[in-house]
Amino acid sequence: MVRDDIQKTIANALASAQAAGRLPAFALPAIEILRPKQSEHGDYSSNVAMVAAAAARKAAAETGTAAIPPRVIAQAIADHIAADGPVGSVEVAGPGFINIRLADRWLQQQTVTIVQAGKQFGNIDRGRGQHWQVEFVSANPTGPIHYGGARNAVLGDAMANVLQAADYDVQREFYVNDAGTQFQLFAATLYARYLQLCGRDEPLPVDGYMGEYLIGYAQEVFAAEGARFLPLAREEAIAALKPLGKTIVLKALQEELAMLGVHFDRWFYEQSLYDDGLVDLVMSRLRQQGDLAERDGAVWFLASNYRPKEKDEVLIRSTGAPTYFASDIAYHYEKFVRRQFDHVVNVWSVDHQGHVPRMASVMQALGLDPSRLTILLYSLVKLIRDGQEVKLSKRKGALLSIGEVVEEVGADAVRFNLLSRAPESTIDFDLDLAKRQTDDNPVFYVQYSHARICSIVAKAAGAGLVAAESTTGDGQVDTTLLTHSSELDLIRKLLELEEQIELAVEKLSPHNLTYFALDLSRSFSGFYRDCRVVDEQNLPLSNARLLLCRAAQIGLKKTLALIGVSAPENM
RNA sequence: GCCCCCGUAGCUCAGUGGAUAGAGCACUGGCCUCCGGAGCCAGUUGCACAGGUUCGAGUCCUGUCGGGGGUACCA
Repeated sequence: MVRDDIQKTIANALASAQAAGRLPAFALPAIEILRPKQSEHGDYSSNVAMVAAAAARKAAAETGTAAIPPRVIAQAIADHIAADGPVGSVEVAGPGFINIRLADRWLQQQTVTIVQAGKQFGNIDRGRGQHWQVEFVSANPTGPIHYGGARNAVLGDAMANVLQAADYDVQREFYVNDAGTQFQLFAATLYARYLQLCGRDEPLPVDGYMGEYLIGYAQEVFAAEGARFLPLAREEAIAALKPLGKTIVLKALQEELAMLGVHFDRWFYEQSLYDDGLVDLVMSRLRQQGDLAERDGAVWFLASNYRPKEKDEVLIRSTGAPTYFASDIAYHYEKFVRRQFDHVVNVWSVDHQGHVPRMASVMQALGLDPSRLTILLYSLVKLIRDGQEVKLSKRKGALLSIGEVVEEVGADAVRFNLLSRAPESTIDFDLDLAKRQTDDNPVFYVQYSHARICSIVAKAAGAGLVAAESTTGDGQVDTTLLTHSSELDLIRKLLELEEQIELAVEKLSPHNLTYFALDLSRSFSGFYRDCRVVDEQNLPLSNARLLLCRAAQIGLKKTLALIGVSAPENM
């Protein structure tokens, strides 16, 4: 990464300035590299001199020598930086910033590097192949996912994309809660709908799922199995319906998520934790460790053993039925001990926040480093329609599902919109606005830019005026002709992609990439405005500019791919 | 009550402790002999409040006010 090279350059310069006697020997501070907001301050900037000055001032006070001003330190370091490779020029400015500008020649050459990298462009090696899991959505398998779940889906999916681009070996997992109360209720409701379908007068369970989609599910059951559940006793029938119902609902979930472009590597069943004895295994382990206690006829996990302020939690109800939390402990044991993930990211909505600190206790109880588990919390999406908040309740059937919203607004707009906010920020999503202003949505601006680049590339190739794809990037194109500030700015912007990916990984949020996509599109617009690409009077320049178009195309497509938005060639 | 998150432009939101705080939408005024006008250029308006830490605070700490969430033998 360019920034890392700049950092090394400055570290080396500081060391040589000390070796040359220009600066006294003081402990090397951490070298921070900043991106200045003003372009007059260069491409990269370091505050190392100001930090070092503070340290040197303390040392000077102790030894009674004179303090060195930050600007003097900065100048000494700057004098030991050679304009070479990416470094074009160095200057000291303001209170003691060292500002570095990238070399035009080096920037020009990057167009070739980008085109050669192709789909790999922007990738970084931060993860070094670490085995990571992103577990997300994990909605109850009881019907369509309400719209809030779309934020979970796109967040987890984009995060997995970004991690893969940063050289993490990522598995996407959906945890299917097929062992709990809600799934039992679902099956009971399905049974009632099935009976109704068969002409019986059967009420829906009191807390059952009222949505009419269950009628459709019952019809599917009947179509496949006929009336064979009718003679069975109620409990027997519900148990027999569970696997069928699960198949139907999971298929529906997959189809709905596919509408958003979200796919999973694995669907993990909660029930399997019981079937494989993992729940029993962790329960006996916790019991041996003294982490369990019986109170009021229930079995509790003593989270307070690990975190004094933490509340204890019920694992086995007084009815004898285990809670969700019991299998959740087994699940994390399975993830870390059995499957040996280096790191797991769970994407949860903020209403599960109370559960977060308890998971840290669980990790400790299992003898695992809690820092290997990250809970990515996102705030709720408030839907607005006709100026009113749309209230959702899955059980009552008053549901606006992901599928319905995607049909209404479009997958690309939904993804871009939901991904352009930081996870902790609540989103007011106005459906009417999103529909009415479809053409003004930022996502279309970005896609339009991409389509326009494709159009130019096609026109150039079709006209036969400029070098074909096969001859670009192998030294036949004179990139030094790219001297216009709009050309160089576009290259600069493209080169930011690596840093944007790193930032998204560090923050575990890809929202910066939506802003980068807009930035990049804007940079291309500037280039498009100022620099004509196809010009038969000047083939060498046309060749160079076409190469830059290809680089921009690659960069924009890659950015869109990371956030899961399509990059159309025409619109 | 206690815990977590948020408070930045008219609206919706960005903003790794750095130098002159940004974008989209909305609004106003310009730009079609020229590779896609779903575009381009220009203009207007802002860090909830009060202390503190720091060479430097929208960003960190404390408090106040306002909004959301959590605080179940639900998941």
